[in-house]
Amino acid sequence: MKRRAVANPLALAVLCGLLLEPMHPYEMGRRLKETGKDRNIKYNRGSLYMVVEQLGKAGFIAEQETVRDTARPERTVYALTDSGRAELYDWMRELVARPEHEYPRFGVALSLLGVLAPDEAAALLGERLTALDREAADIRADTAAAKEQGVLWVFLIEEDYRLALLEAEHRFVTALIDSLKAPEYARAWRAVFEEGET
Amino acid sequence: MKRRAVANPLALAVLCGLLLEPMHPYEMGRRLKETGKDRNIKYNRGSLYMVVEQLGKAGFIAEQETVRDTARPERTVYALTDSGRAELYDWMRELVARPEHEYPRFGVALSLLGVLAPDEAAALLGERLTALDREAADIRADTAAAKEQGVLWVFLIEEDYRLALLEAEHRFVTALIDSLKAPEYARAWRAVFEEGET
DNA sequence: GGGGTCATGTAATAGGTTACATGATTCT
DNA sequence: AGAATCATGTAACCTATTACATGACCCC
Repeated sequence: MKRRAVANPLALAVLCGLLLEPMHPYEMGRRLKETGKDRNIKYNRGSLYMVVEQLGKAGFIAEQETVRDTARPERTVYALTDSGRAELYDWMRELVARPEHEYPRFGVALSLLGVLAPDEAAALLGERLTALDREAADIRADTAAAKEQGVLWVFLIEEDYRLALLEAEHRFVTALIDSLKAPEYARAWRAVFEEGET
Repeated sequence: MKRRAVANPLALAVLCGLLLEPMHPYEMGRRLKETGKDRNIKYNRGSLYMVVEQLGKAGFIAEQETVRDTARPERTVYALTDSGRAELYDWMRELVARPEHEYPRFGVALSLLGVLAPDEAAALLGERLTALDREAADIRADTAAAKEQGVLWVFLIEEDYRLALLEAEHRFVTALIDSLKAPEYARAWRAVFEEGET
């Protein structure tokens, strides 16, 4: 199966934006930040111009006109092509229906947790718990505020998802701390990692 | 706060590997795959040689000797330096104690879910559920097998973590499907996305 | 003894991030 | 008026991934 011509998620956001109406790159970026989608789609201007160029080459979007507003730099307005629209839907379908293997940072930490002494690991995980709490509180506050403003729930599910993951991680870490504190583990750990050292 | 000289998680795995004993890059890679750590730390040979070079430049590891085994290509054996050991612990501590903002693929999908018609979205999410089940089953089978072989639980927690996330996502998706099926949503969606089109 | 694949690296390319540049607008 | 910030893009630099290369061993 051949890869997508443009793989960066930011490109998907661009296609999605252009579904509504043609616009110039900077405007896409502005909306991304404005609607908070940049919390779930990594955004930076450099990459944006890059993917716009790539999308152009792939024929998914096309320059529509070049406006010179006097004053501002010349802005090129892009529009979605038919094949771009097709790509958008195809990509979305894949993203929704098929989980992809990912590499969360915490998974890395856990893979190598063995190198830390049990009590230190437990303490650090304690710190993580409070950080997780803070994050969750932030998300709850943000979405509550947005709901008050009348934003539809569909436009907030990403944050609900984040919350669900956060809560799951919280439970997991809590349990893990307990396991680490079991004295048999401390003994086993010392046996493995401090063989000749003490 | 200045970034780490080498940021790729693969580098952390290298430092960790060299903590046990000096070795040459290919060997590090072999062990990574062998111990299954490559499920949580993205591995490919090109990147490996890259990070080894970077780690060398940063002074975290040093060439120890160059063995010519006749036959095989010349292999360079690396060893951890003191500053490398320090970096390893510092990095691990940060990784464990501080959650980082991440961009899971499914979050992207959810951010843009609105573009899909409600019933199609629900159907696709149904597909995802079965995929999630399959993944979870695989992980359970793998860890059960490993435990039988006598692997310590600490070396399997990454997979437990994955499972926890997978289960949380499963619950989330299940609930989401229900919400999408509510007829008010279908009506609202059509109002927004098909204004003049029908 | 020719066709895989193991072991080991290097080099070419593509992708993404940071830094730089510049005119307009707004704040104090 | 000078400082900060917005609006907009380009270019330089790093990082990561793919492709290429090569000699051994292993299998029928």
